[in-house]
Amino acid sequence: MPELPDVEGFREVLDSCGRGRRVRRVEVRDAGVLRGVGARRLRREVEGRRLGRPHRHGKLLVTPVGDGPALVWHFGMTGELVAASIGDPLDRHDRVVLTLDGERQLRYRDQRKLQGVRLADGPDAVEHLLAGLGPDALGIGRGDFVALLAGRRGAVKGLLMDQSAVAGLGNLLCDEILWRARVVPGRPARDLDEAEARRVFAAMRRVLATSCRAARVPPRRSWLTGHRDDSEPVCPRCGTPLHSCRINGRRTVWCPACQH
DNA sequence: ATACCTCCCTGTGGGC
DNA sequence: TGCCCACAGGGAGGTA
Repeated sequence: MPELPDVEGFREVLDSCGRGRRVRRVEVRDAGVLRGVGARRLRREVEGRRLGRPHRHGKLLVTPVGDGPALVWHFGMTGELVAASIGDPLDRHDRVVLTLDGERQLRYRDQRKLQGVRLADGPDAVEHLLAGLGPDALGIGRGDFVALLAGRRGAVKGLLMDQSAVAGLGNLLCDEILWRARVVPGRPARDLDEAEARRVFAAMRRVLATSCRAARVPPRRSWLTGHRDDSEPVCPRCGTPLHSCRINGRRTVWCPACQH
């Protein structure tokens, strides 16, 4: 599920439900989602402290805890952050539950446990975790973006998916962006001319803006991604049967008629 | 630099 | 019905 827009939604959940509140209790229901920290240390470092203002970079979400450490959340393919009340029934995939002041809970829910929750000791450790990521997809400027494309030989979709190049775009967003920009996902990035590169950038901005409003890539029938699970998918723009292939191991869908 | 493979997990849907 | 496999909106690590 989670790409940048979903994580932005989780950031808002943390901001509205958690910020400024004290963590009364940390319940680790499945330690399999903890990365580089054990349940005991997590409880010791987090319980009794207040949650700070959450910050998102790409698909990573960082929550300062008190004046020292920070919780760093990554949601993999199936993770989410859910606001709940203390009496709400638990979901079987609720892996970590923070109980806050006022009977509120924040629940890290994740079926597949492909990623997880980290505890950074302080700002330097947060920086270290973010160091491998490129600029956030919502923050990068057009000039930098066009230059990024010009420097890469590989498929343009592969570049967009590469979190160390630009952070936050996932498989669905990339297909949607390239369809809007009318660019074939397998084109070498550096083969795009200036106008095409600018179209990709503009499409990225628009797709992200709309998706962030919905806190997800919306399943609209007017979007390419609203059709990818159809048994015989056709382009919502021109009706041509869609093609699909694999790029960097990910299923890739595009329209052979309106993307070039 | 880049592409491909495997692995990490769980669940679902299709084919037999 | 059960079994087996492929596949999935994530990423890391190793290899050629």
